[in-house]
Amino acid sequence: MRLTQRDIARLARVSQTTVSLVLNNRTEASARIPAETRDRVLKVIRETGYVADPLARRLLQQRNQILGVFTYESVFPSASADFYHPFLSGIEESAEERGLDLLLFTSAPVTDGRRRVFHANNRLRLADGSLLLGRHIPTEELTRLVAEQYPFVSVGRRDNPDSSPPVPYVGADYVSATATLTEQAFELGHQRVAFVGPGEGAESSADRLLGFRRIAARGLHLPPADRALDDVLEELLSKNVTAVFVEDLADADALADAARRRGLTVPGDLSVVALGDASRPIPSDADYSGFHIPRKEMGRQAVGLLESILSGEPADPQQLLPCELVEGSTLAAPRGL
Amino acid sequence: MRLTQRDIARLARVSQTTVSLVLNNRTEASARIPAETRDRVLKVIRETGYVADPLARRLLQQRNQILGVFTYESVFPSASADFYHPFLSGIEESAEERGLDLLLFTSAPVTDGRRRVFHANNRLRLADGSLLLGRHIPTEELTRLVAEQYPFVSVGRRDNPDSSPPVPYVGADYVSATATLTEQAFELGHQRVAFVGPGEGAESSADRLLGFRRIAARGLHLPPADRALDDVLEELLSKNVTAVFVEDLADADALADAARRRGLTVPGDLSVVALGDASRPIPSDADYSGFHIPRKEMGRQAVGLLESILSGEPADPQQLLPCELVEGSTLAAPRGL
DNA sequence: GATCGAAGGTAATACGAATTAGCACGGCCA
DNA sequence: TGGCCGTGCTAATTCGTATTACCTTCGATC
Repeated sequence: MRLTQRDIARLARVSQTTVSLVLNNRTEASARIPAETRDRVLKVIRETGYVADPLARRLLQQRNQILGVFTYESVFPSASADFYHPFLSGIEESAEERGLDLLLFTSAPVTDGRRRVFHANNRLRLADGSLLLGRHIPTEELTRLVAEQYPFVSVGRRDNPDSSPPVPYVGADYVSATATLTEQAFELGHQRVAFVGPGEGAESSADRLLGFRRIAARGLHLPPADRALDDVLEELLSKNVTAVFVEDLADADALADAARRRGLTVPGDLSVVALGDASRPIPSDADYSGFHIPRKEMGRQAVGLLESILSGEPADPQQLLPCELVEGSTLAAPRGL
Repeated sequence: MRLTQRDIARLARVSQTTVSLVLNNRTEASARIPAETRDRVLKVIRETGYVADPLARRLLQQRNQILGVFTYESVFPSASADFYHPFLSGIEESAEERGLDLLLFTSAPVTDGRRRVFHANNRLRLADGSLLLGRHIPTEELTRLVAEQYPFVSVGRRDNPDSSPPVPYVGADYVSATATLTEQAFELGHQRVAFVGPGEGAESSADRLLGFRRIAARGLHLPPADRALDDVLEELLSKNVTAVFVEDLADADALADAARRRGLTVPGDLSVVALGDASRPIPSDADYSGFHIPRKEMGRQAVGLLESILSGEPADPQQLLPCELVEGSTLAAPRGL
């Protein structure tokens, strides 16, 4: 049988109110408990090992010291484990420092291949506020979250739904990072460059293409999803591309590997730039030129932003963190020069 | 402003009770709501997007559909990320299938270098029950959990505190796995074998040594913690050891590497057997003989056992899963044969 | 024409803690 | 000897939902 404050009160021969007052160290004028009574209550509490039911507290108070974590993909999948891990690592670190627990919404049902926040029995309110992770978050979910004024922060930039208040996020500045690398390629003498990646769908994909186009307005764009990377390579070579920018490091690695199997050298014949980290484990651990996503820091800052929102402190609700550029060894001047 | 059942009731011109009955699909004789009224209520619910506050429900009900996860080390540390991940992956999978959320107790304060479940404001009761992870769990914590009848399951075998009911766990059968491998070594002709690992402290360490001693009663035992692995290698060689069993794959790798640097071959001059997976990332990915810990399965089964306990179904509270033996290429007959 | 039962609800209460309002008592001052 | 204040508490209420116990109306039955 669970102990309640009433039980403690009975044992200490005081009222439930007194137990609550002692427990919360209320020493104001309105609640004067002499040391003797206080000690008696504390003694019973110690002896019984009583702890207040955190849920009953929340019913009356505002905060529960729980942050929700909602991932639009599995949190601990084997495949993308390495990719998601740093985000969670940052979130956990920050939560630990702030004395917050994390609630992973693993119960959200999967419909049409995606998880959904909103379903018949959504449990968002168990947490004070939530962090949202995932490549893509459906607009209607974002709209509704904003409309209901649920406190949340997205890890990763999100497009703003029309005519709604800004969606709070902590993202990475893919546009600048990609533009910088593209510029470097031109400065090295590359003339024909290509972008391999979806370039749309998720904001992160669109942003990279945007950064690429900002410098290489008429560079080639090849979405990789619908074809084998060998075919992609084929097309790159037939169009005399000398530097290719690949969204996913795993694809970059596969592409470089395909090139080498055809007797080409990287970066001699083809420079390969990785615009981010590997979404799946890759065999080699070559030192690719490109950038890293500040994943851990994004997690940390997202917790910070959510806390600001929850505590009502003013804070910029949309933050972009710089990506860490990696010099690497796969971007160099094209052979002809 | 949050919507409550009272608000819905007002809008649908019924009582709060009726809203609750409709919401919970109560169709028994004791609660007959005609379709007309039901529809009216459901319409309002749909239009307003109302969802019941999960916390208020729990106050009355027994279950909350939340499982706690308490790790005695960080959950997402960079260092042991790869080691813990599979456990969590299994836990998540199983929780998802069962419609449970996971609460990570990241708020537990660290005292004397360890996290503790029990502290002034312990939040265990937020969850229906909890899973405990970690190399070592202090006996007093286990004793108290059992004493308070808190529903929990340990991932990993735990020694039973004296005169207490059995500690529920899902562990791995390190004893058998280690014994089997030791036996294999003897059958291959090894005469002088050694065990490298603490062999005590954590149950997992003790079990491995136990399995080793079961076959090699007088084999050498070298705790690695207090010395460099080069020293350990030195001693192994001076005692003509031809097969070494290492608790941690990371140590096994380091040891094999040290051996090679001295011009020895593995397994020619020294067989190296890894009794488990790497607790930290290792540079090479050599194909070590030994076994894998069924980490993911342990996570899955732990959730299953906890569910059984929570629902009152009978189940063996102490379960050992077999380890997956790996033939590998680092255990072979000693050179002399 | 009183009784009964079913239909269609609702009022009241419980869950566990926090908060608000206020009560009883004693001492001090006028 | 009455009023006032400070001390040391406690009764009552609140949060949002689920449940239990009951109430009213109406038609059928005896």
